[in-house]
Amino acid sequence: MSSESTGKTREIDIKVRTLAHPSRGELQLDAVLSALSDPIRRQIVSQLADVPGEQACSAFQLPVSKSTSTHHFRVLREAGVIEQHYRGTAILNSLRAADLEAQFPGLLRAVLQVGIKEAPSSATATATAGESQARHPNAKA
Amino acid sequence: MSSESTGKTREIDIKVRTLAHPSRGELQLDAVLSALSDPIRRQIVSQLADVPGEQACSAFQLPVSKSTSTHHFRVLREAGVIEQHYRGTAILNSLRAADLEAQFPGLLRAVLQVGIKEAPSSATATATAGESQARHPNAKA
DNA sequence: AGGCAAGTACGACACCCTTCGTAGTACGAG
DNA sequence: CTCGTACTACGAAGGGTGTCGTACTTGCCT
Repeated sequence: MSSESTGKTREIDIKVRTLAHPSRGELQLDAVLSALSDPIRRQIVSQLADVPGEQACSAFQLPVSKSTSTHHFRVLREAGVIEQHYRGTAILNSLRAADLEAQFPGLLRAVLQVGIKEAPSSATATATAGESQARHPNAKA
Repeated sequence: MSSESTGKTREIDIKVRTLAHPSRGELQLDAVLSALSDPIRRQIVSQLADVPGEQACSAFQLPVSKSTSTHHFRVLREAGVIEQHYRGTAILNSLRAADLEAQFPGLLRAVLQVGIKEAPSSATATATAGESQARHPNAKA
């Protein structure tokens, strides 16, 4: 539909590039627990919880390739743990803390509280020392 | 070894049939969350939390085969969520609630609290009505 | 217009997980 | 001693997951 109607640049249907999210009531404990089972995804969630405001995917120093990053962000979004929306070419992420608290009270806090001792180097300690956080070999800088 | 040494009942090496458990300090959030991601395993944990005292594996009406049951119990034990020990041919199970609370405070409560509305028919409501709990086709009675 | 940066889509691979059935072991009861 | 009960062990099938590389789309900037 609306492909090349007259040969001019007349694309009427605006492709907004929306991302699908489950509503608050659709959150499934299965999906949320599975999503939080992965250490990399917990790292993402932890950073989102520590740093206020929205953050682009590129703001995360994950020890995996870009493709794999995309995968993890999608799992978190489809589980309803994070919210994602486009801003230019970037995607801004934020934690759905309120929705999670409404459906599974105490869960997020319980999981994040552990991360403090088990997996340090959350964004709060970014400038602490010699960068113990592993980056992916294919990382640019 | 020690099969029929003299033909009498002289088995010296006592096979206690012990089950391996992680110690409290060895509990891994990864393993615990993965273990709790499965609905069947949450059903087991939920029943253990509701009914006081130890319960044999056969006390659970799970919608899977016996082999699969064994598998799920083992996953829970190896993650450190439950404790198992032999009593005759049966295995008695109990929740390691204190250990879990020590390592991941609030986690167990958060997960179990959800089960109340998402998955009814916990042992507290056993005698409520017409047995909506699915049993496995291969079940005996 | 051209190039770059941020992500996505797709296909491939290896591994793990859930499930089952069948066979085996250990213990208690008749 | 023989049988039944309560599980485990093992192997197999089927689907899912984490990982990657390559190719593609989209939008911003010069």
